[in-house]
Amino acid sequence: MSTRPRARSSRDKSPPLDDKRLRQSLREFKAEIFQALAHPTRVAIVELLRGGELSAGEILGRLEVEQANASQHLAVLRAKRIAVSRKEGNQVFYSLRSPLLVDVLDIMRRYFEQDLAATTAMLEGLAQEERE
Amino acid sequence: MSTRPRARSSRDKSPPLDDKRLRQSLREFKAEIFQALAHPTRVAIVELLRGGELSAGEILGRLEVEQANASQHLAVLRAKRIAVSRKEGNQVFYSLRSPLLVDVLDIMRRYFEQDLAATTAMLEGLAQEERE
DNA sequence: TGCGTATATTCGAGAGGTCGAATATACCAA
DNA sequence: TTGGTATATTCGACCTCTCGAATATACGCA
Repeated sequence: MSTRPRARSSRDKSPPLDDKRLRQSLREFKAEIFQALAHPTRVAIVELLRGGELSAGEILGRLEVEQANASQHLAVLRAKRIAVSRKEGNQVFYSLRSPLLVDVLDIMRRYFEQDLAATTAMLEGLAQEERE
Repeated sequence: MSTRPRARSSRDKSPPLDDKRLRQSLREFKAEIFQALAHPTRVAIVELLRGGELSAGEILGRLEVEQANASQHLAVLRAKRIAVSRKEGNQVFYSLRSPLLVDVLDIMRRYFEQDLAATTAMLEGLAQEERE
């Protein structure tokens, strides 16, 4: 029934798939996903896509960035397989590959709201920058 | 009852706290948290802390990195207020400020497991690097 | 006081991310 | 074809991150 990795043949020098390595791969995977989300524009794109598929043009229309820049950010999300693209005629439609990341964003919003101190500090920081 | 922001005084030129700006602040906040988690060592630290408070030394003992490096990563988590520190005598104890981020990590694990294709591709990639 | 242990900070080099400008590619329509 | 629209890629400047080495700080104890 189980598909867990079998013992490796003994000619592999340093066992590549023991528990330790697997946990490390998982951490690297998580870090990569976090990194892919670590930009406000990419967060915005994922939020736009939670409502369903959108064309690159529609996404671009709702972001206040250059076309090339939006395309670069879309490329990052594609590379990490957070979003997938589908071509239709002249256009490219993007959608999220998994609803799980939307859950993550929702948790992040709760996290944001939960920490009133951080929130006010941040907003005051923003207001301050504004004044300078 | 409500504590939602009052209208700003009219001498603020560009209204800093309208809906649009608030949503943007939220996206920036999310991106900052993601960025803070966007390194395998910091993911590892957060995972270590899910079991409860640990001293910097204990954390260092379980990570295979230099002392200075671990301390730098702890500083990142502190700066973004993901972890908080408490001094006791000679030592500094770290703990997570909110259990929500642990939920995020759990979702990420499911996300990882869910995508078998990505997983095997990644592990094969790892195995390949190993052979080279 | 001075020493040892625990932890943090600073520094500089290298790697990697971000941006807009320019350019390339792909598709459709005339 | 030619031209237009939609999207992606490349380039180079700039900025940020990450690391280890060295150093600094803080505390407890003799």
